[in-house]
Amino acid sequence: MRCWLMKSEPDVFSFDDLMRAEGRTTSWEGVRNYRARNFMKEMELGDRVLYYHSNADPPGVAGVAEVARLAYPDHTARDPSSDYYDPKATADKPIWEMVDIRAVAPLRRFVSLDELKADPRLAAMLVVQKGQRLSVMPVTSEELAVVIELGGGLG
DNA sequence: GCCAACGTTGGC
DNA sequence: GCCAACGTTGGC
Repeated sequence: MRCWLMKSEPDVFSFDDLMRAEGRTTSWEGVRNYRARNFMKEMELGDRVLYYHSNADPPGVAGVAEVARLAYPDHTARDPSSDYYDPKATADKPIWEMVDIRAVAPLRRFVSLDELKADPRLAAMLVVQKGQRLSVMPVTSEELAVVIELGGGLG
């Protein structure tokens, strides 16, 4: 069992949106970065995910989710009307994949990026490192536990 | 296979 | 809206 951090712009799809979604579940379409895709392909059912709000004020972790479906082709890559359309994707070679994630619970308190940066136990976390723009990245189980602790536990 | 130009991400 | 840090693209 591994742990991950996944970024979403709350204006597009926030953790609250995930909590309100049918089955508290959504497909994570639109990843168009090979490293991020490869991380999704490594995910296993039940892996814990820190749900991070990017391009937000402030940015930070809003809640915890879990992997609810293993990686499968991202159909939006083959939809010309989609923002995520990629003409190189074909039925044989979909190129891009996605997982489904399901909300577990919100943090009692939102944990801002500033708080993540301030905790020495999280110094190695990729998300606090400058210039790290991956939308899907691994975290250790220890880091996940620290973030939950900073958030006052799960709500 | 190099690398300059360009596009995107995402904090500020 | 700015811009640094990357990733991708495409000419050569």
